[in-house]
Amino acid sequence: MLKRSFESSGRTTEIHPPVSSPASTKDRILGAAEQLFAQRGFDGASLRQLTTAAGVNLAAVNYHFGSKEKLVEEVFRRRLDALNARRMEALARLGDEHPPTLEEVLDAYIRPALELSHDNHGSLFMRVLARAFAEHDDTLRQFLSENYGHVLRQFTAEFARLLPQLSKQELYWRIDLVTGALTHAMSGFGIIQRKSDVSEQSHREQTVQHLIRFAAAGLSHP
Amino acid sequence: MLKRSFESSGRTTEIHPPVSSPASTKDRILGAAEQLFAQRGFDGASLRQLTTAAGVNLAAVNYHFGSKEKLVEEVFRRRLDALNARRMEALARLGDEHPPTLEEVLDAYIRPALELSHDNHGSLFMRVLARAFAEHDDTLRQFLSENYGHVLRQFTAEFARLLPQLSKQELYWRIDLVTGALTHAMSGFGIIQRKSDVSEQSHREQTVQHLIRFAAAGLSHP
DNA sequence: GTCTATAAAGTGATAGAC
DNA sequence: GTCTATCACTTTATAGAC
Repeated sequence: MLKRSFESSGRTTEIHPPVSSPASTKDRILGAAEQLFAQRGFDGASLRQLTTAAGVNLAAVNYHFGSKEKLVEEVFRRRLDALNARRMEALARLGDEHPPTLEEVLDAYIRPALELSHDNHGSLFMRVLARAFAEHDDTLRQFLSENYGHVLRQFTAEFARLLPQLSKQELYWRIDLVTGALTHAMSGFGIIQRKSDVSEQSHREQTVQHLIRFAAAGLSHP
Repeated sequence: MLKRSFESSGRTTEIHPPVSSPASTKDRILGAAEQLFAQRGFDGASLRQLTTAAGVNLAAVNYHFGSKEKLVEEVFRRRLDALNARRMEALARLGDEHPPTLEEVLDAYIRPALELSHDNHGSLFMRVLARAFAEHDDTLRQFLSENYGHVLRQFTAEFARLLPQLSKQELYWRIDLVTGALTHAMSGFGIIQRKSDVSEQSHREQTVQHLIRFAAAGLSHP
C-alpha cells in the first residue's frame, strides 16, 4: 500500500484546533485512524471500521483527506512535526553552555518521544511508527526521509563528533541497532505495567534513564 | 487477522522433502507466502497474488493448509522449528567443558539466525518475523510463545546466571531492548551491501561479532 | 460539509468436475 | 491433487441529493 502522492494534502491554515472545542471531524478521523492502524495495521484497518469508530460518515475520509493513503501520511505528520521539532529544540538548547555529552544528546532524542507516549494516546502512535519500520515500504520510507531526515542527520553528526574513534560504517551500524531497540521498546511502552506506588512522572524518568544508558552503552562500547 | 486455530495443521509425515525433487506444491506455496508476507504483510498479500507467484491454483492453499491463517502459522513453523532447535543445540554444547561466557551464549542465539538469513532466502523470513513483532497480535504472540517460548526462557536463565547483579525486572528490560535491536538489524540484513572484496562467510562472521558485542554491551553495562 | 447509494474491483473460501 | 466457476462479502472510491 501507499503508492505515491504529495500535494497540498488538504490541510487548512488552522493547525492547532481551538483548545476546548469538540474535536472536528478531521481530528476524530485522525484519532481513530491512529488507534486502528496501531492495532490492525494500515491494510488491516478498513475505512469502514475507521469511520464507524470515529462516528463519522464513510465518505468523510475521502472528502477531508482525498484517499486512505493521504490519511496515513497525515497520521504521521500530525505527531512527527511536533515530535521532531521538540527534538531539534532540545538539541539546539544543549549547545548553549558547553559541548554536550553523549547522554545529553540521547536525552534530547529520547525524552520527547517518551513524553509523547504519555500525552494524548501517543503510545499508540509509537506502535504505528514501529509498524512503518517493519513495513519496509519504499514510498513510506521516502516520505519519512524527505520530511524528517534532517533530524536524524543532525543527531548522527552529533554522535560522530562524540564518538570520533568509530568509522562511519561502524557508527551507522550502531545507530541502526539503537534505533531498532528504541522503536521496539517504545512501541511496547504502553503495555508495561507501572507499579501503583510510583508516580507516572518518576516512572517515565526511570524509563528515560534506562533507554539512555542502554543506548549509550550500545553506541560507545569499545 | 489470525483468530484462533490449532489442529493437526495438515502436516504429513514427511517433513524434509526429498533432496533433489522439484519443489512440491506445498513448498512452492510456503516459499511464495514467505516472500509476499515479508513484502506486503499478512493482510497486504492476497491468496490470489500468492498462488499466482507460486504458480499453483488458487484453491491449493485451502486444500493443503485449510485457511490463510493456518498457512501463516506454517510459514513460521517451517523456519522456527529448525532455527530454535539449532539455538538449543548450540547452547547445550556450550556447557560441556566450562561454564559459558556471555559472548558464547549470545553467539548460540545469534549465529543460527544469521546463518538462516544467508541460506535459502531466510532473510525474507527475518522480515516476516519483524512484522510479527510489530503486529502485537495476541493470537500470533500466543502461537509463538506456546511453540518457542521455552527457547527464550532457557536463554533468559543463562543470562540471569551470568548477570547476577541485575534485578529480574532490569534483566527483562535489557533483553527486550536487545531483542528489538537484533530483530530490526536482521530484518534489514539482506539489504546491507557487502563489499565485493569480502567473502560472504567473513562478512557474516563480522556481522555476528558486531551483534554479539552490541548485545553484550547493552546487557552488561553498569 | 454530510449524507445515501452504488460502482468496480478485490477478498477468502468452497462445491464439484476431472 | 488440481482445476474452473462461483458464492457471499468487503474493499476503496465517487456521484449526486440535501
